[in-house]
Amino acid sequence: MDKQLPSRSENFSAWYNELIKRVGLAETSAVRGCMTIRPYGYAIWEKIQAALDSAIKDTGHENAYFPLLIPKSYFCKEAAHVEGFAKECAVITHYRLKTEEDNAIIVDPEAKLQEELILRPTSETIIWNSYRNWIQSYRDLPLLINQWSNIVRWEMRTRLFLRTAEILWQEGHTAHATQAEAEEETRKMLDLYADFGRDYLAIPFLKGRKTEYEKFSGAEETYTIEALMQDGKALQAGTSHFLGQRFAKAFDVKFTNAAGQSEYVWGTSWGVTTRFIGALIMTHSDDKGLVLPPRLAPIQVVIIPIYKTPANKTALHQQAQRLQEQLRENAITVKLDDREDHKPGWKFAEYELKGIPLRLVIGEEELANQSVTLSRRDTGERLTIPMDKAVEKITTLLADIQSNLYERAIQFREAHTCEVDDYDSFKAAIAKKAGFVLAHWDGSTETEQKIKAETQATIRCIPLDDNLSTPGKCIYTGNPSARRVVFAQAY
RNA sequence: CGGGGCGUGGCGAAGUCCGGUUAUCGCGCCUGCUUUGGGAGCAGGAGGCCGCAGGUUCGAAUCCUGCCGCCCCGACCA
Repeated sequence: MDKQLPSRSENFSAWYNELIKRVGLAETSAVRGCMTIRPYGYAIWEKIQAALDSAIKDTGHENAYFPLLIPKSYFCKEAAHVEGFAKECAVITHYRLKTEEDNAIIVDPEAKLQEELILRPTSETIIWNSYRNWIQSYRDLPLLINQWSNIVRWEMRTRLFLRTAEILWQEGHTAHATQAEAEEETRKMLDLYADFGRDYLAIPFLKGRKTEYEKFSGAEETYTIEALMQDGKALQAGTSHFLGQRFAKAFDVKFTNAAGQSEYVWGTSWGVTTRFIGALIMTHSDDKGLVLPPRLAPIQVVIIPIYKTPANKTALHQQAQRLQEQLRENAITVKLDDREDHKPGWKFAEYELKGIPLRLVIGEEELANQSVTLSRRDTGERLTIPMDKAVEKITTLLADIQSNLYERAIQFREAHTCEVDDYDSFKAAIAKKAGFVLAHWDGSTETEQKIKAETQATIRCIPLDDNLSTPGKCIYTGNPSARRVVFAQAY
C-alpha cells in the first residue's frame, strides 16, 4: 500500500475513493451498491444528525417513524411519483424461504405476497396515507413531522456516499392549511439546510429552484442546495419540495377550515442524506487526507507526547493527561495518543489523514519551557504557545479553522464561477470543468435536454436571492431569457 | 443490457502465454530487542482448497468447458 494518496489533480475520483477507504470512513459491502459505514464515518454522520436534528426540532418539527415497506398500491396513487421512481424500486414478492430435498434453500413459490411491497425510495405515500387519519380540522395543522430513516433506490452505478442503493437520510413531511404556508415551509427548510451547511459543514451552498426537468417526481416545485466540489463539478446536497395538493388529493387528505368547509391540505417534503459526507470530503480535503471542520470532527484535538529520555516519560505523560482533562472540561473532544508502537512521524501522518483539526505536541522542549506546539490541519501552520494558555488558544483556533474552511470554500467557488454569453464559450467552460457557469436559457425543457446531451452540463438551479435577473438571449436558441441560470457538470 | 478488464494469505501484486517438485514479493499481523520532533531497524514467526464446478494429463494457479462474483466505460439516475 502506498503511503501517499493519489493526488487530486491527477485523478480526483481515485483520490476520493482511496481517501474514504484509508481514513476508514466507509467501504463497499458484499451487497452490490450498498456501503458499510465504518465507525469513524458514522461518528461524523452522528455529529451531523445531532446538529441537524436539534435545528429541525427548534423549528417546531417532531420525529416519528414510518414503515420501510410500502404497498405497491400506495406507491402508485400519485402518477408522476411512480414514474420517477419506478425504474429504481426494489420489490418484495415473497415472504418465506424453504429447504428443498437436496438441502438447497429457495424462495417458497407458495409464499407469494398478494400485494407486492416496495422498499421505500422515499416515504411520501405511506406517510400521506397516515395523514388522512391524522388530519381532520385546521386545528390539526400544520403537521410538522420528520423521520430519520434509510431508503432504497436501485442505482445502476454507485459511489461511496454519493450514490448508493441504500441511503441514510432525514426526510421531513409537512401538511399545511394554505398554499402560502406550505411554500413558506419549503423555503424555510431550504434556508435551514443552507445555514447548517455554512455553520457546520463550512460549505457555501447555492440556493435555487430546480427546472421542470430536474425537479422531484411528485413536486410542484423543488428547491435545492448546490455546492461546488474541488474538481469543478456540482453536487446537489439537499432538496426541499413544495408538493402542492398532489399527495393530499392522491390520499384524500382533507381538513375542515374555520368556515366549516372541507379543503385539501398543502404539503412539503425535504431531505438530506449521508451525501453531506461526500460533500464534506470533496470540498475541504487535500492530498494528505481528510480535512474536517471542527464542529463536525469526532476528535477535535489529538495530543501526541514525544519521549526522548525515559526519565521524562512520566512527567510528559502526566502533563499530557492534564491537558486532556482541561480540554475535556471545556467541551473539546480530544484524544491522547501515547501508544509507543508508532513513532511521532507516523502519528502525524495518520491524524492528518484522519482530518483531526488540531494536533498538540508535547515533548522535551515543551516540558522544559512549559509550552505546547500546535499544528493546524487546514493550513499546516505550527505555533508554540505557553501551556497555561493552551485551552484558550485551542478554543479560538478551532473557531478560526471552522471559519477559514468556509472562507476558503467561498473563495474557491467565486474563482470557479463564470458568466458566458455564447454557446462556444459555454462548451469550452463546461469541458474544462470551470465550475458554475452562469448563462441565459430560454426556459424550455427541450433546450435543456439538448444542452445536456451535447455537453453533459445540466441546469443545477435557478438561483434565489441574486442579481442575475437581467434579461438576455438563450445561449443555445437565441430566444429571449428572463435571467441567467446555473449550469455545471454534476455528480 | 452492450463493450473492456480482473478474481492468487487481511490488502496490493508477480507467476498463467510456453503445465513440473516446497506458490513468490511488498504492505499489514504476531514475538523479542533496539528505537521515538515527519510514515523506525534487526531477528524470528503465523497465515493459501490460486473464485466455484467439471474435464484433459503421470502431474494444473497455469490448458479446455461451464458457472459465479467484482471493477471500469456506456445507457440510466439524488
